[in-house]
Amino acid sequence: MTEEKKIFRDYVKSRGLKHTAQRDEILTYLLKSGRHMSPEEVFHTLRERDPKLGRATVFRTLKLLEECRLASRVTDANGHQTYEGSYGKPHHDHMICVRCGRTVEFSSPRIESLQARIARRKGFQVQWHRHEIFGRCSRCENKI
Amino acid sequence: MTEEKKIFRDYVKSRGLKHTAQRDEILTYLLKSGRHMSPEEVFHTLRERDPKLGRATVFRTLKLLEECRLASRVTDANGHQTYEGSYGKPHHDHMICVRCGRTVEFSSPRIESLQARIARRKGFQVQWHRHEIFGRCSRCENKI
DNA sequence: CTGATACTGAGACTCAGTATCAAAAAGAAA
DNA sequence: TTTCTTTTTGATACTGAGTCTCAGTATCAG
Ligand SMILES: [Zn+2]
Ligand SMILES: [Zn+2]
Ligand SMILES: [Zn+2]
Ligand SMILES: [Zn+2]
Repeated sequence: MTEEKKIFRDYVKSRGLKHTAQRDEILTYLLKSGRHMSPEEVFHTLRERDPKLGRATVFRTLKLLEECRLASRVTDANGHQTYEGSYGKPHHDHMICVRCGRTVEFSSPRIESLQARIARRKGFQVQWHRHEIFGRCSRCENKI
Repeated sequence: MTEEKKIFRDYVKSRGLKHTAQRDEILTYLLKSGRHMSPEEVFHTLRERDPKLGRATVFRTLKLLEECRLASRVTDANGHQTYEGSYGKPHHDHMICVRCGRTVEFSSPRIESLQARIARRKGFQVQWHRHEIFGRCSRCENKI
């Protein structure tokens, strides 16, 4: 069992929740894919294997994975939610190609600290942030 | 006629579009309010005066205002779209209170230039960005 | 004025996400 | 293993934002 699965089981237990086959499937799929995926994409893929899987379960589970820091949420170019496995990954933000949808991750300690300073100065207690840059990736630069 | 209205008329004309009473009402309301407003809020308020106003017209017009830089779009804490009049306002980003919804504007030339540099380094052509910080504003710091 | 064209609004539709709730599964305890 | 409580599931209906369509209407250049 991977580290992530163990963390998930522990988290679930510690909150008095239950571990289920569906939750396991969803986590497994998210980890394996390594990409950003919409709940809808997860739902459709896994439903092929398990035709009884419910849409709501997928949404609920992804939210749960977010709570225990195994997944993180990114808003795509159309304003829709997307999840990526985030265990062991340090914080990062995204550049998102408006043509092909590809995301490029970036992280900048300097931006992060400027951000924190600005918030502090305005008396704002930061809970989370979203820093997304939209445009064209290098591959799509000259395409229609 | 305000500067903004003139710009709008010119833009509309230059694109071979037409100026209409509805578009004028919507722009007027956005300018007057000075806040961030959801399309739905604009729709409901203006519909009281003009019960025949259509929801689609509001969405279409706000999009048009965005195109000609008279309005800009901000995603709120729930992922919904919001517009603010932006003529003559330099670029800025937002800190959004998750409790009361209040937004505090900030701008940081240093963050902007770091951002641009990162994008350049990754061969990314920036079209726009979204930098939103969520948390509690100073007034809501100690409330439930 | 007139005609070409863009615009409007009613309403149907789409799509992401949520609420409900009875039936099923988990897991603790015996 | 069996029982019992609690959580989870999934079918389904629903919500709410936003889009599409299209027939009727308004705009504006000529
Ligand atoms: Zn960041
Ligand atoms: Zn691309
Ligand atoms: Zn900015
Ligand atoms: Zn507040």
